[in-house]
Amino acid sequence: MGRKKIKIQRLEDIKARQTKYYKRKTGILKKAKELSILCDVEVVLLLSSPAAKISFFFLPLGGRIQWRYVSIPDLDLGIFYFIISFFSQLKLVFLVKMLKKFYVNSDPEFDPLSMPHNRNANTLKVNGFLKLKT
Amino acid sequence: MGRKKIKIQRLEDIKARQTKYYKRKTGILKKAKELSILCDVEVVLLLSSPAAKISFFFLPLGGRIQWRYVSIPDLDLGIFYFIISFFSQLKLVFLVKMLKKFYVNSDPEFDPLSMPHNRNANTLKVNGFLKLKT
DNA sequence: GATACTATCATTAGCAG
DNA sequence: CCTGCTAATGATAGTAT
Repeated sequence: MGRKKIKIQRLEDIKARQTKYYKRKTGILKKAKELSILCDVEVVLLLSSPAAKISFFFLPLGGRIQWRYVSIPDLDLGIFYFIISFFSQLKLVFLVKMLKKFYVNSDPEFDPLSMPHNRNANTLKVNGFLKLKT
Repeated sequence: MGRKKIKIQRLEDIKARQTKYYKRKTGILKKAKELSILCDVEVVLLLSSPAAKISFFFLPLGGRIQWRYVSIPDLDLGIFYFIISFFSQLKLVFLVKMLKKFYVNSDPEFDPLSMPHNRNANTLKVNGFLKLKT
């Protein structure tokens, strides 16, 4: 698919990994959207990036995502989660532990409890929400 | 990418949707695997199928998935979930409500509590696990 | 950290089984 | 429900910015 055929193996050069990541992320997102539309299928794609940042892609949202923030003793305090009415039969729930011990929120405006109002994003970039405590 | 250019819109014919789904699912899975390997990135891909069945794809598993079954009052009883050590900073937790009220397990051998032993599948087909009560 | 260009390789539309 | 074939469209490697 390019000037040369490449071998599918980990790219050792960091910049090369990043660059390839951006390109292929675009490609796979397009594929996911097309699959979703053509086949009337729900797709959830979660990607980490080579820079250890996090991007979540939910397709198609269609207003089905609900955000909640709760405390669940069994699983540690401070759980930020998404509830997606995924498929008609199942509730699929995504939980993201905030791991407050290790992370601080880098965005002073960030408020998990306010997230329920954010209904329109079909790409949630978690990048920047969390930063490692130093 | 085929004999003709197609418009990206919902295919009305069910069989056409299914057929296209199988082909493109294969393609996007390959893309996901390649992205994962090339860029040293973790990818989670969740797909429903046009037949309303469920396929979960976790890439790369690498033994990081843990299965657990718990009861969480806040979220209803009977939660089957996967804990994935996703990214180095976050714990990403997937919860699948079993919705016991509406579903029975169609597989007499199915035991959520025994799932922790199943570590090797990199494709979990939930198809068949659940069936609507009639 | 992300995008643009284009030769080249990869995926897949249509059809069949 | 899923796979194989092949012409034709689509994604992207290498490079630069």
